[in-house]
Amino acid sequence: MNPGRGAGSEDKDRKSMALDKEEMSEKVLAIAEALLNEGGAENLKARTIAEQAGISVGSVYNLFTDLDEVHRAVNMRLLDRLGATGLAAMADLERQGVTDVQHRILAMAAAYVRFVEAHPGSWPAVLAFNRRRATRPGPDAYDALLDALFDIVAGVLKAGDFGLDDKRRALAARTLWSSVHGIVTSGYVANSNNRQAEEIWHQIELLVGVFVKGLEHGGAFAHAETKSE
Amino acid sequence: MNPGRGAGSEDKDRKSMALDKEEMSEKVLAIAEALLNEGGAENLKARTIAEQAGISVGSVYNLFTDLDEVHRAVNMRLLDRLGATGLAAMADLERQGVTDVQHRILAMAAAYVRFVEAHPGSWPAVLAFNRRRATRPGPDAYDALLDALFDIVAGVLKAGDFGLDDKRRALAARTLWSSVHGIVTSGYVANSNNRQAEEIWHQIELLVGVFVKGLEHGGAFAHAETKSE
DNA sequence: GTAGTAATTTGAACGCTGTTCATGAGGCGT
DNA sequence: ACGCCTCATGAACAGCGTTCAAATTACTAC
Repeated sequence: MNPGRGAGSEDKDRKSMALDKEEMSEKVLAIAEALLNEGGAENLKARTIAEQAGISVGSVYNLFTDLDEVHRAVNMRLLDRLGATGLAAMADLERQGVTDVQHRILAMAAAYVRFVEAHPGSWPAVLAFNRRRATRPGPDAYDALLDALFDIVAGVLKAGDFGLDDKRRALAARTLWSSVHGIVTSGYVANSNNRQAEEIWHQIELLVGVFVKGLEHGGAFAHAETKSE
Repeated sequence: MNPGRGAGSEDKDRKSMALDKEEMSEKVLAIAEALLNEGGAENLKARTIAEQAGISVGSVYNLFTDLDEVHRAVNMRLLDRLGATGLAAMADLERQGVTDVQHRILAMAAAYVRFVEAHPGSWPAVLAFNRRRATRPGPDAYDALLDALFDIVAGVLKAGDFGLDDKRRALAARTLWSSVHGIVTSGYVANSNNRQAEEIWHQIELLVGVFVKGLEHGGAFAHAETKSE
């Protein structure tokens, strides 16, 4: 009734056994991430993975149903690590007693920028993905990871004393983070990376500064009325 | 000395000739745009284009060197049309005597959102593109079209009387537009399109409101000082 | 008209891709 | 020792972008 070689096969430490199924999956994902980083999505080839992992093409399809699933799994790892990086940055500032909202959000954005720069090939692949999923329409683990990022920003905004209820603060967090995201991606689709990093950071500083100032002055509630002042 | 059928071949109106080279190129681009809209970048196949255009595969490669070039040309057309749409929207407001900056920027963003919604398949393809061009590192026609969009926003910002020099106003325009872009794309990578449009618009309203309020209160100059007030 | 010539269209062919599946090898319980 | 079930294997298939020798067409010169 036990599926597979069920009973006495939990000894992995003994000798130099072949890799466990899960270990091999992680190895495949590590290789896939490296391939994506080097050459983008079009560099993720089944045969290359198989060769570098020391297995056959068919075995890759035994571990994952699709190359799409491999790509999605790599993206999940990236998003997960990005969230951890952001949380770590926030914890660092907390430890240093920094409570200023603008400062903390800039640090969060800086963590994001650094992360994107550290994954020049695979991050565009993360963004270009997503489109096709015939599975279910509902939110999945993918969205959960993105929401985790939003929640971190929302937590920072909560410290600032703007007159925001929970719903509106969440909206502001999504808005702010999507904007940072847009700045970073718009900046990196373009030219060389030389002067680009500086431009991106100037834009982020401007955005965050204006955003915080705007929230302080109640700009979040003004819809289309300029003469309210 | 005349290349090809050089001399007497400028009569196109006579009879029902086959399509001119340029006409055929435009037909191919129209087909390509439709294919991209229906199935994204991976739906742009040389054989499909050839079949729908009534020519052979080889002829497609006579008109364009690559499928990449076809894709890039389609993107150019889209960006060009988007710019024209934005300019038209601004002209409409001008004709109505609307000078309010916030109002005009919201109209600009609305034009952008409508345009993206009108091209659900090809717009992600525009964004996911760009990466590979072994040509030259310098800015090309692609960037020129993007800059034209930034210039429109900068023109709107010029009407508002914030204390911004040209350089800083251009930065603000790029920042604002990249943010709108980020909101739109972040919104459309996710779930269904049902409630999504509403969320996107709420975010844009919040962003623009906060941005204008922030500019009015000099948030563009504050770097990390909260107690300036 | 006819021959010659250059341009251009063509589609078969090449190499590559993701994916499948009959085959075979290998560990397990009995 | 035997059967059994599981999993790894890589040849095979369909489809892709791209090329290029050959065929077709369009035009000039006579």
